[in-house]
Amino acid sequence: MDLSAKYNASEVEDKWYAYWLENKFFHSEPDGREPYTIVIPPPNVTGILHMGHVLNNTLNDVLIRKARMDGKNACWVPGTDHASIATESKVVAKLKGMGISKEDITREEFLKYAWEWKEEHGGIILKQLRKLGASCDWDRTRFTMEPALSEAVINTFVYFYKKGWIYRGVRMVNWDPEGHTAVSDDEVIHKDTQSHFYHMRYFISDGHGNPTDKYIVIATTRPETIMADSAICVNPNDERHFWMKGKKVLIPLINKEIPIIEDDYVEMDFGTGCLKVTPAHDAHDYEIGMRHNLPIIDIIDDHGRLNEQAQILVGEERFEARKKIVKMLEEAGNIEKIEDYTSPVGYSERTNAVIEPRLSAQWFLKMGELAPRALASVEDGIIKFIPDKYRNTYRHWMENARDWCISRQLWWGQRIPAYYLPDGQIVVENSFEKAFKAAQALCPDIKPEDLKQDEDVLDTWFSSWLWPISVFDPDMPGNPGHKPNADLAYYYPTNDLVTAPDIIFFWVARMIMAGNEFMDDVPFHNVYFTGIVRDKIGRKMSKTLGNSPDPLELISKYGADAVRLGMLLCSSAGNDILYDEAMIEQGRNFCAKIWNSFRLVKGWNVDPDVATPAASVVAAKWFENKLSQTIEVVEDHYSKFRISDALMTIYKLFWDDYCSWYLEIVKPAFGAAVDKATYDATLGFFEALVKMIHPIMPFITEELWQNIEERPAGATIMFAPTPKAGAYDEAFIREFETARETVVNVRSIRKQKNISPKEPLALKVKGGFPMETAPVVEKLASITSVELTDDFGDTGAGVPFIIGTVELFLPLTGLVNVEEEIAKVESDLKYQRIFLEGVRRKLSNESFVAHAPEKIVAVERKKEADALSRIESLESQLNSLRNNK
RNA sequence: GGGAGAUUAGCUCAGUCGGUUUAGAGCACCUGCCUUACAAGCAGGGGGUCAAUGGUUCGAAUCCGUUAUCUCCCACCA
Repeated sequence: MDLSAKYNASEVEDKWYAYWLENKFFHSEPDGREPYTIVIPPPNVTGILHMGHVLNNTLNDVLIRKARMDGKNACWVPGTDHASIATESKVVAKLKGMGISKEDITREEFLKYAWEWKEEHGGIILKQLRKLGASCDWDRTRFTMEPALSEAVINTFVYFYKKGWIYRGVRMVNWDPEGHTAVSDDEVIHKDTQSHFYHMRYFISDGHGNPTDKYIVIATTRPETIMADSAICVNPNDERHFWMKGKKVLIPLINKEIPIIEDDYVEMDFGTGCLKVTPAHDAHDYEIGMRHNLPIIDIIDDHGRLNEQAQILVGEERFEARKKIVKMLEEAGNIEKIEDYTSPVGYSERTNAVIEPRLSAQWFLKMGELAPRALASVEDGIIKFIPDKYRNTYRHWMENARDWCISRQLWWGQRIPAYYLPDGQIVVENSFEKAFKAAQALCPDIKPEDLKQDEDVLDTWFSSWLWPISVFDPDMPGNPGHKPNADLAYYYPTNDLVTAPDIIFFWVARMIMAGNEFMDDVPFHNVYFTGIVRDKIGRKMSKTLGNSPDPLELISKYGADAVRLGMLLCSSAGNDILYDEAMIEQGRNFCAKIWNSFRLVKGWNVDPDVATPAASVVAAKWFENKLSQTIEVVEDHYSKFRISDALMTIYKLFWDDYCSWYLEIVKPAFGAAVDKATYDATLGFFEALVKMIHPIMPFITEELWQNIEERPAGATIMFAPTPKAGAYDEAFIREFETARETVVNVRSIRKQKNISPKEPLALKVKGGFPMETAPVVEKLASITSVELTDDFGDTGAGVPFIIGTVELFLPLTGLVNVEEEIAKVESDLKYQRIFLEGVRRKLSNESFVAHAPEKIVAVERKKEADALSRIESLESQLNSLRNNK
């Protein structure tokens, strides 16, 4: 087969991906092998691929391909997440574009549009993942809102409800007035926001609802909420406010009388020391309200507008109302002053709307038993976090976990299976039929139309927390009548999870809870946290900044293998990645290097009559040892999830050891043929290397593997076993290292002295030089002969040098300035003497000799001996040079 | 405010149990080469008081204290 001079990535990638799919190489079924399982962190169903996905899925694919080659039954389950809020807001926006408002259509109509949208855009991201080379078992593709998985979610709700862990409660929630839903604490982002601190006068009432001339000053950032005030609160120890004890004040503008109360919560030195208590619109105020039995006056509606309760400015949007009420207060003489003020304000992660703390009826799942058990799974080491530092974060959160608000005021999602009887009683069942039956038991003459299902849907995480279970067996264990499932039994628990640290609580922690609860076992054993992909100067990637490259464009420009390698190059676990296109160029360059090296080897003429050159024998022996040694290192890196280290180790083995050294040694002269033994060894090494690279760069490696020799139909590198480390001779590897340094030294001397790399030179070496490697030095350094001698004697002009403790001499009569060499040797000598002094100082320190382990002292003694021998040798070289002046 | 982590070469990062002559890598940089696999390359080279400071120790990039700077998480002061 002809190999093009340049590697054509896109052609090769399409060809092999189609081949892999056609042969169902990604598909897994339970069998006798050990399973290795990963479930994909499901991307939003309508999302498109970004660099974060590339990083995450490349890592997943490396792990799964490695496991496959290690002989495990590898199964990577793909799928998508319905992402309630994100998807619903996209659909709402689309409808808006069509002139349709969500309020004007029914739930059923809306869902019809939403499903249409999902069909149209859903799964694009999964198609994109194929371009990246992801070896997902596509036959197992799941969607969190597909009927079976929705059923799992509903059953889970019923399960926990009947267990008594789900309850309905009125709570202060984070209301998103734009998304018209409550969002969890974790979905609120606090940002410092420039606003004003309004100092308002509240006049003391005379007891009959009329203002006196005395007043107190209250500072607030939210004057539009004064109508919802239930009290004014001061610190009981604040002397400034003793005079107003038991008095009442009037709310400005509406003249409503409210009491002055005392509570420790109020800080004396903040603001004016007086707090307006607005239980309906502030979480702390709510708690104060509960303590003091204050009425709750809710004046803001779902859309963030003032309602009738406000009495004034009814229907105004909250920020508009703020502007207007300030004006009204000013006119009424209630404003003392207005200060600029920067304070943290909560924003919705999804819609970026300012969060409105609001009381509302929500469904909650108790964390009381789930959280401690999930904490123990990690603390006891059953689940490992990589890097380990996230354990601290996790512990802190789990120890303070609050009950999980699982209801969302949306339509896109699993509708809560709670049904309300006209009298307010609630039945929870997984179908209307069952619910109606249950309702009849409570109220015998109820009609079907009187039973109303809860309008809310469940939090998306309430479905994704089941993911590692439900993708295998949507009929959740724990359900009455659940039957054992072969897939679940085989694949669960999964092995590793690769995800971003920002969803450690949303998703990771909750999957652990669900796993423990339903499977009595953790969902995975290792969690590898990636960093966030940022741009070159450390900014988060964002659409508005325009600093987020399109992965598909990069793939078409550089090839998927290059993109994969580029992303992995500087991604140690948990560290953010500063993305730079240069990394991907490096990936492309590596592809080219691999490609060209193969072209070289494949281009050789093999002659069975040619004897194996001595240098090639040494090279093959060395590389075989080096390969085994490196495989061991790589395996160790993988076992510790040090993927970028494993990658770099393989990269250097290929580029430096194989290409720059091994191939250069065995390369026949132009036009000459290569011997059979060397050719076979070279190709064998190449095959091992390509297999090592495959998990990282699947496409080019398949292409080359298929070209190494004729492969049977249906063969693939994907199932070729990972090369195993054999025994290796470390001493020989070190000896070869000496030869390598010798070559570098000779080349360096040539360069310094301006001697052509091809000018033949002789080399003298003393005892300790590994003569076995001499042919290598001769070939790579253009040395005519390596001569072993006890004494360089009167060698004439030349350059002496030392490698470790081996002395070498490169005679350069007539080619070198002896004076310069003398100066150089003198400076070396000086350095060695200072070094020796240092070592001796250490050794003459009795404390050191007494305390340090014998091994360390021995090392110091060897240093001393080596330095002495080097000094001796330098001195003799110096003499020799001086004699030849 | 509470907590966690970090600070090593121009950049991104390794550095395991405190000890192996002068602390490593990749990229970038400098010099010379278009040498029949590869200029997306080859060969050679330069570059770091390991944030500062004090301590423990025979010995500290590594352990402890303090300071500075940065990042993340949690809570948010009306």
